Amino acid sequence: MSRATLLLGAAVEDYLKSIYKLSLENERVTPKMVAAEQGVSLAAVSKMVKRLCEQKLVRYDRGEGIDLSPPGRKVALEIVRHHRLIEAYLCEALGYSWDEVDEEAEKLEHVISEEFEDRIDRLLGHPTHDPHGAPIPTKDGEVDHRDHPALSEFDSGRVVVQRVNDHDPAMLRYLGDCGLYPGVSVDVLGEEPFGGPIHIRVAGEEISIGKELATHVFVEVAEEGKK
Amino acid sequence: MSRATLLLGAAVEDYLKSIYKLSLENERVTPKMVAAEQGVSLAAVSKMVKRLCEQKLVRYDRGEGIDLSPPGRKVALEIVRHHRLIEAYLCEALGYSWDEVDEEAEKLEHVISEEFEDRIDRLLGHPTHDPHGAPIPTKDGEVDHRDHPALSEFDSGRVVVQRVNDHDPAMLRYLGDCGLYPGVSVDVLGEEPFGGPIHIRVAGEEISIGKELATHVFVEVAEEGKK
DNA sequence: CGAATAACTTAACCTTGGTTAAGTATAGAC
DNA sequence: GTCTATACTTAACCAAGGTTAAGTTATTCG
Repeated sequence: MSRATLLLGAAVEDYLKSIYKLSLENERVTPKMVAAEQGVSLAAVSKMVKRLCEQKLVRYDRGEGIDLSPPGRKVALEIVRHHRLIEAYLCEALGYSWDEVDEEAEKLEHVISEEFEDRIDRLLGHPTHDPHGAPIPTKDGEVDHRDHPALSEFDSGRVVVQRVNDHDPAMLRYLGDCGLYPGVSVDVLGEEPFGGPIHIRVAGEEISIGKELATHVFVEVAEEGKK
Repeated sequence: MSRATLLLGAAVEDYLKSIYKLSLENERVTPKMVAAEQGVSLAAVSKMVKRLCEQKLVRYDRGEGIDLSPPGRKVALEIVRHHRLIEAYLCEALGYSWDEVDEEAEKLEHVISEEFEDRIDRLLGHPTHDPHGAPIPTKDGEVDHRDHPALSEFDSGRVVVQRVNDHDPAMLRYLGDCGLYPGVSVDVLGEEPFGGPIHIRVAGEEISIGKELATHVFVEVAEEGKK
């Protein structure tokens, strides 16, 4: 069984991963979205989706969109688990900064063995989240599905950063400069009108960040009790 | 430049690596040897060799055999460096045993970035040899080329294990049981006639190992001076 | 309703890396 | 010197994964 999944090409794994990700953000996943996500032509997606259907990894209907089948979802989650574990490992064990890990993990995720997966998992103490705050699926395919509101939706109060968008290294570097890491408390002080910047306090420092940037930072209202 | 090498498929890298390895053990590298090493048909090698010639990565002449060009050699050594660094890393940092590392390194060697290579190299303190005693090429393609005589060629005296053959995990486990790791001193006590076993002392224990096995353990005469 | 546009599919083609089967070269035996 | 086994090459094919170009569906606009 794990035999079969190992024979899947890296491309197949990437498609399934993209479909999984897109299905979290949209309730209909279209070929066009997959093409954009994967950076390939629509024709390539069309052909691949047909193959994935034949292998029963997805179901597809022009009305319904593309849906992962249970086995397809399992593969996707396995790859996501690899990806996020590797990201965590690269940061913690090899001193990578959080804007460098995605690219490396993108390649490693397809080739590591279960042995490798287990060893880094154990070494890290079974981490639950990657360096950007994304949940790491468990080996049996469970994953914490809460999604948090964006920082851009708050105009006052104290929140705690839960996750940041991880796909633009430059943005990650900037967020790092701002100290906006998962787990960090942020006081939202106010916001300028007409899409203006949001004023926040992070680690005692008052800074302003663009509304657009704030849509990429996901937070949770801070628990009461600590100043 | 590193651009170009990154675009090489994993298969191309594997062929170059095989040709490199074979060129150390034979002064003529034939398509047949490459086919055996890579586990593919002779036809596949024929075709690939033609392509490698077009890309100026090897030269080929039926009389001369296959030879790496300077750029081909550079790619080969880069992959060998990756392979051996990864093996060392897996042992030292992730607790792999030396019989497990080859398989994992075989896949990782093609996908790691220069960043990854540099980080593990630094973390290990710029190791010069992999866990089996094979030399790790430097970044600029230099490699320690001494080859050591096999243990099977000795029938008395004290030697130090330098390197062991790394391709059979079961043999590696057995060698591990015998304590025959690189760096270990061995007293050769004698050998039975007609290809019989060799009697040795390792770490105080007297054991006998088959002649065949002894051809896979490469040693150096021990320096005088320490009992 | 019909036409324009966006989304998708199909077809024809490319490259990489493999296969088997059939043909050619070459070296050694006689 | 020819015969034959071994080594090698070529040809025809396959599958994965991509491309562009040319249809086809569907939706939306007027």
